[in-house]
Amino acid sequence: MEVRTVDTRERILDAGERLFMAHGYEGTSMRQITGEAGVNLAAVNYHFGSKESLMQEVFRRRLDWLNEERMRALDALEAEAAGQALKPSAIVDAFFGTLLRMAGDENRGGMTFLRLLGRTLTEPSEFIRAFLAHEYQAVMDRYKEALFKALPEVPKAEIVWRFHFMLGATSYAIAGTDALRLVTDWQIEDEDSTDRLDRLVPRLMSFLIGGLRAPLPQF
Amino acid sequence: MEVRTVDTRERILDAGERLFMAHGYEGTSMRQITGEAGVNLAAVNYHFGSKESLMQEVFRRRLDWLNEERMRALDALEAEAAGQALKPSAIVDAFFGTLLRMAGDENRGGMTFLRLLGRTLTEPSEFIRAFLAHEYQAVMDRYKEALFKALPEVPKAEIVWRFHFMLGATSYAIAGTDALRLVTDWQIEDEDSTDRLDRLVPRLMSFLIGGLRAPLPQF
DNA sequence: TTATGATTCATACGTTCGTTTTAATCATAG
DNA sequence: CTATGATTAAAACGAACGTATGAATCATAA
Repeated sequence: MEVRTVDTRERILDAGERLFMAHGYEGTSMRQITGEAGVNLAAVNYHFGSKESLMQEVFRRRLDWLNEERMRALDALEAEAAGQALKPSAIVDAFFGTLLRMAGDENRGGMTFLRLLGRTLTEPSEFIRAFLAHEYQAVMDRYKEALFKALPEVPKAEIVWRFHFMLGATSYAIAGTDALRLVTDWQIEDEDSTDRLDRLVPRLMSFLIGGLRAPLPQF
Repeated sequence: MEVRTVDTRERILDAGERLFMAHGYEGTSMRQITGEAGVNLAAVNYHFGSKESLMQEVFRRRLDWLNEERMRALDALEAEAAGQALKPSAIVDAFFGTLLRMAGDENRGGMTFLRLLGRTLTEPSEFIRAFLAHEYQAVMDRYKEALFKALPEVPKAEIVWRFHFMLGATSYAIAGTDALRLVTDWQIEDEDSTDRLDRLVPRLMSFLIGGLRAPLPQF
């Protein structure tokens, strides 16, 4: 209720977000979190109940808004189209562009949350995947349907696979500011980090749409 | 030297590979590994020295062969081309196709190792990324150069980014037999798992090449 | 057969983990 | 001011962690 409470909760969420991003769920201890947040060790269990619940709350805080925004973006597209078929690239932008534009919004977690999300999607922890699957269910179904309608000549199974591939490329693009050193050891040109982010969006979009619209494989 | 030793080492590597894949590095304990392998708890430290060294050996066992195979594939392409420019799709197949075809080879880790690899590339553990970066350095440089030559009209920075995107899409495609449930709750058609794997390769290849050859973004 | 080095085994070490408990402190309503 | 409920604090819990130790067991060479 009081100011202190909100502060403590928020400080824990911020520290958890940053540390889970940097070291993973299993690799981050309660003592690290409370230490970085500057709160007592017991505070996490008092405010969130458990480490697992904290992790879920870290995600919920950001995903609720993100997925609502994605729904609104699709609403807007469909209203604008007035019954006409949507452009696949517009759907891709509504889903992935909305996500990527979060990176520039520090109030919504910025790059830190995006990297956490990217890493978590491949992480093995069962409860996290179950939680994310549940959180994503509705928005996923909606976007799948939109792509089915936008690409009526493409088999649905292909669309689902390509959606999956797009998720992977995007996760890497976000999570892997470090993993990129696997591919390149030189800092790409002289781009600073905001430059890099501004350019990442169109770069990734071109790639995603190129993949989505690629000729179908013949088996 | 003796039969028992080789058996024990191999059993530990197999168990470690499977468990690291299923629960991650931090999420897997020495007792789980030795339990599943049916060996004594002390065996890991005796044969490998530490948990970290075991993890490295799990990867080295598979990556050494994979990256040599990738080098051979590129050698063959360049010999065949006899100085002519390589087709980008052939390079992509040499790199990613060679990887994906490991999935069908149980003697080389099969799906288990591929899923472990896919997950680890986004994992945060510092020592793993440092190790993988070192293991991959040479083959990465070689393939980058090949793509630069095959796509002389594309800026090098774009190629590096798109290589990165391709890595992400592939990792997900592999790691995410489970994560796929995020996208779809129905089993795709009636494909069994071998069918799914056979079809995954051309599906992913179409996507990757579509993305690689997509029109360049205009900033 | 015996000696030797490699391997396996049971066990314990010291640490760190997530969580719980109980008391102190705080802010606010009556 | 005092009572009350919420929050913070310090300390401890048992469990699980990775690792180390020293004795038992094994295979092999002399």
